[in-house]
Amino acid sequence: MKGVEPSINDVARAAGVSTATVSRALRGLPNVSAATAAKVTQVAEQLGYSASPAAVSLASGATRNIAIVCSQLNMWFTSNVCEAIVRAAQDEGFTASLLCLGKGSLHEAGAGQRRRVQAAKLRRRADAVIVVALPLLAGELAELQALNVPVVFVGPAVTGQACVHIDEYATAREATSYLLGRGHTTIAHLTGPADDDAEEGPPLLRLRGYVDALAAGGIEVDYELIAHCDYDREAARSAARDLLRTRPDTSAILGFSDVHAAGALAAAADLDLRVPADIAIVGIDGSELSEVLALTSLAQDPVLQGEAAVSLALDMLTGAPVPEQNVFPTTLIERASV
Amino acid sequence: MKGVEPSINDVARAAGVSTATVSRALRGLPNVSAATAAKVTQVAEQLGYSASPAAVSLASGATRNIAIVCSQLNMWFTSNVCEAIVRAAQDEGFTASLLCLGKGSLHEAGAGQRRRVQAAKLRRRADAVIVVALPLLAGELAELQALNVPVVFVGPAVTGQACVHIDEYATAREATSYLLGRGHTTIAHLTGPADDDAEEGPPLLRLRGYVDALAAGGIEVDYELIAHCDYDREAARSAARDLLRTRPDTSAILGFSDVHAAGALAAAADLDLRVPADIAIVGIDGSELSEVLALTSLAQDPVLQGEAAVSLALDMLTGAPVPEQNVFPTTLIERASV
DNA sequence: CTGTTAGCGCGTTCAC
DNA sequence: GTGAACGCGCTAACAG
Repeated sequence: MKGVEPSINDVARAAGVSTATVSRALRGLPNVSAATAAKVTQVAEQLGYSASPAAVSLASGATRNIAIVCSQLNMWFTSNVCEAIVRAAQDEGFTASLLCLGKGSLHEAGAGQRRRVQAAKLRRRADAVIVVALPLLAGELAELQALNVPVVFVGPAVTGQACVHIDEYATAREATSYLLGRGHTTIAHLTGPADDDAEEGPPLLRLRGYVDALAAGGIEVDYELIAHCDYDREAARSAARDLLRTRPDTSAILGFSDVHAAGALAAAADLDLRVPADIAIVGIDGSELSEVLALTSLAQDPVLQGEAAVSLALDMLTGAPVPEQNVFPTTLIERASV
Repeated sequence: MKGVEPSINDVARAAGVSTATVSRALRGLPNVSAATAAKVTQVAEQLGYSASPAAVSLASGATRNIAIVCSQLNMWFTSNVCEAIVRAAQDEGFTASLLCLGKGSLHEAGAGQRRRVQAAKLRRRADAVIVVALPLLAGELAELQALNVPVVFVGPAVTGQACVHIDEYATAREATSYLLGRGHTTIAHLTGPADDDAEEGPPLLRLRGYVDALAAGGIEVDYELIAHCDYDREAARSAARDLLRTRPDTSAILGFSDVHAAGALAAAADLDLRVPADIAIVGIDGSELSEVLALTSLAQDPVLQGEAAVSLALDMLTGAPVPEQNVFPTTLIERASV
């Protein structure tokens, strides 16, 4: 009912000790007698006291907050990673704040490029930053580093930085090999968006895996079989339709993601092709979409990756050395699309 | 390169004015001459100054942060609403922090009940709280109110509180009427989870709409046609399968959500029923799932709702009176499942 | 229109 | 083991 929050002074007064002692006791510092510690804790609880985050932050310099920077929340990988981060942060006594830089909803005009990472929006607001599924633009890395806080990347890897990701190359290669093993020889690849800046982003890495798998199977790359589109089912559908019309001899498609694969599936339906009889389709992610559509996919675990990112960030916060490349496995899940 | 952030004092010194003037100038307060304002702004920019959020918060009492409380981020409605909130908050100069109280990932043991809303986790951390798609447990509303900040609910409505939602009753009624209009008379309803506490939650309201639509069509409710399950496709599939086995005369199913409808679709496939020939299925949400599965659905717009929630919260912050019930429309999208 | 003076609520030296 | 004093960086009164 009272509109005023009890401060550390109130606790100190009620407990008959100084504010310094309250501070020490409540934070479990060693130099407090068990008796006073108990007393203070009890009084604090009774008063419903909790330290003002702002005051703590101002005095200590730490925010106990982890900032998440992502593109859009309404994508399978991102939402799952973010949720895992939020939960892990909570469990560690951290809050989590979110920044969405993606192209934005259809309601917004333009819908052009995404917003840039702005250091000012992050400065003194977080003890660590986790960048989720966001290929960096030129200069953004520098800006993030200027924050002087641990930065962890989930998804697109950044060389020289703490990263959590799957083995893009190996995953695509395995998927392609799998299709080769099933007898396919004309395998198309509906690859991902050209990362604005990152030359070594997932699309390129997966493309290499695809190419090398073909090579290992004695098949030369046919660039007509490589289409390229954004993270959008309709775009993928359209791209796949074009591809299948240009090259009706295509017998299998490897999608960059399940979304791409779903688009390919729709394209096949558009062209009255039967899956997998006329055309086999494989995706990457192992998302719900792949379950729903019975899509064979190489599954990754976003929750594990989100948790790992938090763990890395907190370790870095303590100054502990952490491995830069934290690679998580993918597993082939066979469903009806092959 | 410098590890030290410039403070308001540095700016004041460099600009040859007092800190108070800097504060006023940078916040655009009226009582500053245009000349000094310009000077201060210029110096601040040059120094790369930005106010310490903690200090601002401590001195002003406001956090310029909006706390979002949700269950899980990896659900269509929630993730879209949250993203919209985050974006709208950003645009208004607010940060957004997130709390996930849902049952948690499969990695966590137990996976029992969700965590409770804890006021302590929110106290002095946000100027407003937006609760997204989270039916409240007993006592939680009181705890939220004790925060003394605006609280807005998106999804499940709370009487007497600022809410953003669709007309649950009318939506379900329209969906049911639509099926009636298509000649169906044995219409089942795969309804939602029993909200732990909220008697008047979406499941019950939609159920009423369903019942009343039947009544208006001269059809008596058949409780055998009402199944009940959680927000989970597999659970829905299983429930729908049971229902269809018990009542093979069922000619249509209204799902509580697209997820429920997707489960029903899978169940139909399990039983070798053809959709829509043998059984028609309608969902609610108009999510991507409904697109992918060609599910007829009553679509709602989570982005609009998230934006509205922020707008409401900020209005309440200024003390402006706001309407309590903010109802958004749903629109029927006809696809192949009917 | 501007500067001065106090706090905001804590953590953190130091002395004791 | 404990307390007094100071400072974190800023806003809010109040003077002028």
